[in-house]
This record gives sequence, C-alpha cells and structure tokens, in this order.
Amino acid sequence: MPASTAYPPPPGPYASHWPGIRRGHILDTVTTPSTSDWVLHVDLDQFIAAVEIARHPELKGRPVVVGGQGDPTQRAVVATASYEAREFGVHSGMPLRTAAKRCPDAVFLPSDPPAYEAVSERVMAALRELPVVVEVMGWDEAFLGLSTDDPEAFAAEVQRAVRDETGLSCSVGIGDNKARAKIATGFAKPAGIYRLTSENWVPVMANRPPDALWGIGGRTTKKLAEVGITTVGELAAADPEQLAARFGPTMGPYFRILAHGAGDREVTATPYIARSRSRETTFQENLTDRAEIEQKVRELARRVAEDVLAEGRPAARVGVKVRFAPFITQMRSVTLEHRTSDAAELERAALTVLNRFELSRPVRLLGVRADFDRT
DNA sequence: TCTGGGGTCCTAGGACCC
DNA sequence: TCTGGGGTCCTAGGACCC
Repeated sequence: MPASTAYPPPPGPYASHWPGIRRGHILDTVTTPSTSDWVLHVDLDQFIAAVEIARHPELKGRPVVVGGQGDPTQRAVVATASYEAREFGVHSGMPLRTAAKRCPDAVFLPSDPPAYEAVSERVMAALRELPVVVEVMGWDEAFLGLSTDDPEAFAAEVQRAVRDETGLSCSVGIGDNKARAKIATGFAKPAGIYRLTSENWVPVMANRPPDALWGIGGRTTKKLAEVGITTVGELAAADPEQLAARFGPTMGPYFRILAHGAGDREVTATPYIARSRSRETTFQENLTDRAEIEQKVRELARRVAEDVLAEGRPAARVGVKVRFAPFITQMRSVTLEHRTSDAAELERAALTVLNRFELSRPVRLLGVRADFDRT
C-alpha cells in the first residue's frame, strides 16, 4: 500500500498553471508566428492508467480505475480512468464509490505516486533529448518551445521519442502560444496531433462554450451565461468595461483576452520557485475528539516543516484548513512575527491558528500550509 | 457525485496610517 | 466629530488547474 494517496501533480518544481496574462501586458492577439517559432504542448494519454497497464499487461483492454487505496468503498476519488472505463462515464475526480456503481466490472487499483513520478521523469528526460526547451507542467504534461518549418513532423517525432523511451502514447497540440497549444492537445486526444493558431482560432473556437478555454471553468461559464455570454465568440466581442464590473478589473478583461486566443508564448526551463507548501488529509471517519484533531494538526505541521526545510527558505505565514461535515471548508492563517523553518515553531503556529476555529462539528479534513515570502 | 491532494492567483473588506 | 481620500497590509474565500 502506498504511504501517500497524492494525486498529480506532486509537490515539485512545476510551473504555475496561471497562463500569466496581466494588466499592462502587451498581448499578441493577431500575429502569426514566423514559420520557425512554435509552442508544442505534450500530454500523456490516460497517464496513470497507462503506467499501471504497462506493468500489468493483462489489464490491457479492460476498464481500469486508479485512485485512493484502490478500495471503492473508501472515501477517495478517481485519479485516472482508462478509456475503457470512461465509456461507462467514469472520470477523474469522481468518487470511487460512484465509479464502482457505473462500472462494476472495472479493475480498481491503488494510486502509486512514486511509480508515476519515476515514469514521468523518463518522459521528461526523453523530451529534453530533443532540440527544444522543455517546461514541465506536471507529471504528464509539458510545453516545448522550438524552431521548425514543419511542426506536425516534429510533433510526430516527439510521439515517437516518448513511445520508444517509455512505451507510452501522448497527444501533441501545436500552437502559436501556450494557450492555443494547450487547447489544441484536447482536440488531438488520443494519440493525435492538432494545430490551433490565429489562422483557425475563430472557426474552431467561436461556437464553443467559454469553459473550452484554459483558465475558464464551470463557475465562470455559469456566471457568463447570466449576462448572456454563452460562447467563446460572444466573450471575445464582450465589452471589457462590463466584464470588469462583473468579474473585477483583472479577471474581466483577462477572460476576454483568453477568448481571443491570446497568451504567453515564452517557454522556459527555469526551475520553478514554490510560493507555498501544504499537506492535507481527509479522514475515512470524521474526527470529533479535540485532542485527536490537535494531534493530526501537529503531524501535518511537522510534514510541512520537512518540506519547508527542504525548500531552504523560511516560512512567512502558516495556515490551517478545516473541512467540517458535511462539506464546509474554512481557512485561517497568520503572518509569523519572524520567518522560520523550525518544526516546533511551525507546529505551535498551526495549533494557535487551529484555536481560532469553532470545532463544534465533525471534522472530515485537516490541512496545514506554509507560505513563503515572494521575492 | 456524499465529493482527494497540492498548488496558483484574484477579490474584497477591514485595519491602520498619513 | 455629523468625518476626506489614498495607500498598504492582512485575512478569508473563490476559482481554476493538474
């Protein structure tokens, strides 16, 4: 049984998922890249399930569901479902219990993060062998920056390299920036190649719902619908002032920019600097005993302290997260008087913050977070 | 659908200060 | 005191992503 049931991406030096557009940035909304300047987005197909199938070849062709301890009666969710399992409506984030109901014949396997991490490293190493800049975005995806006159041929070479190195299949999106490359990958799946640039952006995207964009999810799509915006095309044509009034001065105009397909095209291999480290646990049985709750917070704080120490920079804030039954989440935090990496001090701070909660309901999750100062 | 774990960034209100 | 206006910091929560 793995000690951890962590889900991708693991803590590590990964790039931010924030597409990186801010007020004041000059945006490239219409230009076509020179023929030799491309962003590729590589995404492994059903990565976790594929790793498991690779080491259990007898599972090939069967519905496979990976998550938690592999026990569908437990409180846990699906990390990845194989394409066969997806046919039954099983998808990532779904409770294992629900997955078992939808697909009773599925094989349930425990999540084994170290195994996925090891395979991921081989994939990334294979990508780095190519004449590209590699920006890792998680266990199973990366952006590549490169120069070529034939991006499709290069994408096929990427697929070949990954398959030869690891036996795994991947999809490749080709774009004139990161946002378009990322979205293109979705159209390439599985095992395909797709190109999305300013040339075909409007015909491909204009009639899709806003959550087809990277950075707009279900909540925002719903709110946009309330003001009559139901497609990417409508969002692209919306009044920035009105969007700012509804979604804030940064997010409002930013959504419109996303709808134009604009975005950052800088791919960087520079190691990522973490802003925070956190640990959290959902309990199989809710906790009600205060002493036990305190004990769990201590344990989490010590694990966070290890991560802080490994980071080599002191923590500046400590936060505690409590999820009460049925599913009410609260967070409290403090700015430390002085920064520290000391486990005892971080533990003490976490307990002080815990004291500010009213622990009158059963607790289903506890979490501890340390924030670093941004420099 | 009884809903994991680890992150990032933005927003908004209040405190506090000049 | 029947109270302006701007700036910054702190904190809690929301949304999104893998």
